[in-house]
Amino acid sequence: MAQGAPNRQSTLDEVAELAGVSRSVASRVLNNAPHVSRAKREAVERAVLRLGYVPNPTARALATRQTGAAALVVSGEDPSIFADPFFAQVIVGASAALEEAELHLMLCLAASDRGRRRVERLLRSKGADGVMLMALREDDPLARMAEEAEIPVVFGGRPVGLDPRWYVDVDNLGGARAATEYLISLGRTRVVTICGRLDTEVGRARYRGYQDAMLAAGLEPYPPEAGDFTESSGAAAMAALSARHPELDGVFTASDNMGAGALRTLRDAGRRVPVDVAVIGFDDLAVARISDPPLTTVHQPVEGLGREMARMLVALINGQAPTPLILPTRLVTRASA
Amino acid sequence: MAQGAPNRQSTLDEVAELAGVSRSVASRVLNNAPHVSRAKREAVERAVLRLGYVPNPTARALATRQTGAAALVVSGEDPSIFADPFFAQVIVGASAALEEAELHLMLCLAASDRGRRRVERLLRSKGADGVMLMALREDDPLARMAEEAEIPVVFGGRPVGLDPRWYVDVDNLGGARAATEYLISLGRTRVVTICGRLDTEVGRARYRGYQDAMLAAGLEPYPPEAGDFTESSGAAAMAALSARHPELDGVFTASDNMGAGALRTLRDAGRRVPVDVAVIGFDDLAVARISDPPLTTVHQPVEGLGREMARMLVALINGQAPTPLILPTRLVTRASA
DNA sequence: CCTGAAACTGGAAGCGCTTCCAGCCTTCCA
DNA sequence: TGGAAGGCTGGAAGCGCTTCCAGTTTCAGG
Repeated sequence: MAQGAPNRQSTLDEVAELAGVSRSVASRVLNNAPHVSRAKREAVERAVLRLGYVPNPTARALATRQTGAAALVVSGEDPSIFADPFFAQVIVGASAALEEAELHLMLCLAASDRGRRRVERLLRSKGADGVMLMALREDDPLARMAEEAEIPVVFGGRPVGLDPRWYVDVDNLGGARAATEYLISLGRTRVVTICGRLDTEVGRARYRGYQDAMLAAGLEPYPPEAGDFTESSGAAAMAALSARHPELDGVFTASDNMGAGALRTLRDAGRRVPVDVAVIGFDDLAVARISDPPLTTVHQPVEGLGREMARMLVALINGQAPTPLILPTRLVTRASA
Repeated sequence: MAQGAPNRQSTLDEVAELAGVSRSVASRVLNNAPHVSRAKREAVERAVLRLGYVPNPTARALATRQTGAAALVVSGEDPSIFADPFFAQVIVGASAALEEAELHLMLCLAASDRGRRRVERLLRSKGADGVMLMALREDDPLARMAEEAEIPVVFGGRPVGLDPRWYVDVDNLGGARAATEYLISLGRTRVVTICGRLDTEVGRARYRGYQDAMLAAGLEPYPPEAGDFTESSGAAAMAALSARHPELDGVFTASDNMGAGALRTLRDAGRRVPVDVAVIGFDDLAVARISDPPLTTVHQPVEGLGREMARMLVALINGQAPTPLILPTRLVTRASA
């Protein structure tokens, strides 16, 4: 028999009855609240064990007006943008931080219109205690919804044209500048860039960093050649750049995936890396270590991004007033530059 | 002014009052239930719009005993196992399928003991309408919990030593066999394998497939050299194998990451791929396309895995009785073999 | 032994929504 | 025109838990 396996969920009432106390006392015991005598506390604990009681989170949520969950919303046209390992790492960080606060993680991939409507519902119905919002593009309707939401919202990266109250970002500008400076310090003077989508703040900031470094060194920045952060877009952009600027001797790409694509194109064209062309990526994902040659890149604390977003959200939920955060990046030198 | 932004959430009672009907009628309208006259239905809809009313999901959950959420649980010692893009793709598939059923996705990374306890709680407290369980290792306590759970559980891949009632798996055995057969058909006779962890069913099945193909071709299978599916473990295993079996001319690796690692080791050792050694991976992740040379590999429908798990779960939640599913794999030939 | 404060206790009122059910009102046919 | 059938309606009873509050008990201090 042991602890009888109740086929029906037992309730707090049953626990209270078995323990010979009122429901209020039982509730207080479960919540570690004061004003319970030692004897009754133990009686309740025994009953809980005996019944295999587990509180019903929904009922608790209704009574406390706290759902016990936080949502991570990833916005974007193409759902497979999310398959990027980048997000997986963000999730790992966020998940760990939320676990510490005993919050569940809900994941919303707002790709379709339908998905976006669900997110709106979530925000307005308080279906979660707070929301982390990522990858907002220019004019993303989600941004407005978030501003109007009555629950805490933390942005991951700053959306273009908005200046959110709470966000965690990565020092994209500084990282891009450092990468470009490094290329220049290597003696490269004809440094181009494959930047990310210019309708994202990430894309813009990384291009600005490149510009800054070029100008500071007295070099003329090349116009942006944009990709969408994917390998194939990087390969295509590299081909275009090679055709347009055959003299180039350095490339800063705004993502490792694009960097890998660039490497592929250069290899296919018979240009040696780093001898003929030095290449630097951004992100420091696994692909940077695997590519041939391994990619010099700007490391960003991706897991840290998720963790800090979650922590900031938890702070907000607890009524504190955290300040925005910009996480540092750092150059990791490998063989490609 | 437009649709007044109520600073307090409006309730169904308020909607009913404004529409001049009872709460029951209002509820029926919101749920598209019958027995509501056209006039009242419209009155309620007007009131909803006017108040900007959004139903409270928690209250609804309590009343219907349905949470409106499904959980995806990923088990494993190391939380970063999850950073594998594999899971990201599973999530994309699952998310899409759940969206169709209007279910939210909860993500649980059960790495720590604490995480595992939370999952147990989730299962026992019916904190979700159903659960998808992935990456269970031998003797994973989660497996037992799942069997005892009173909510629908779908396994992603079959856990070692268990024969779950509902699961979606990939044809690992067939894929591995096809890969090995292909190497043999290329004239390779000294084919080794870098298999995955042998305490996972995936690892075992892929090794078995290799064995089958070797035996069927009258060749003696080499003993398993195990990695943990990561790039570095693949590199290490390749080094060990090269030392032990310098005669080898073909390698089947149980993951693309390990395949990439093997390529790296071979390159560093000056062995040409595919001339000296042909290499085949498994998974068909992005890395297989990016590696040099691009990796011939066994494609598995990762997103499909997530999608089908979610569909099966939805079917179970709806009281249907789906049958287990084994998704096909297919060889994708590239330059490495 | 009395008094007031402090510590407990349990009744009861919610949290916001669904759903059963009894009664009402149409509608339509004989 | 009467009456049965059936569509509508709203009252009320939950769903399982938290929490306020008033009442009771306990106990140190006088």
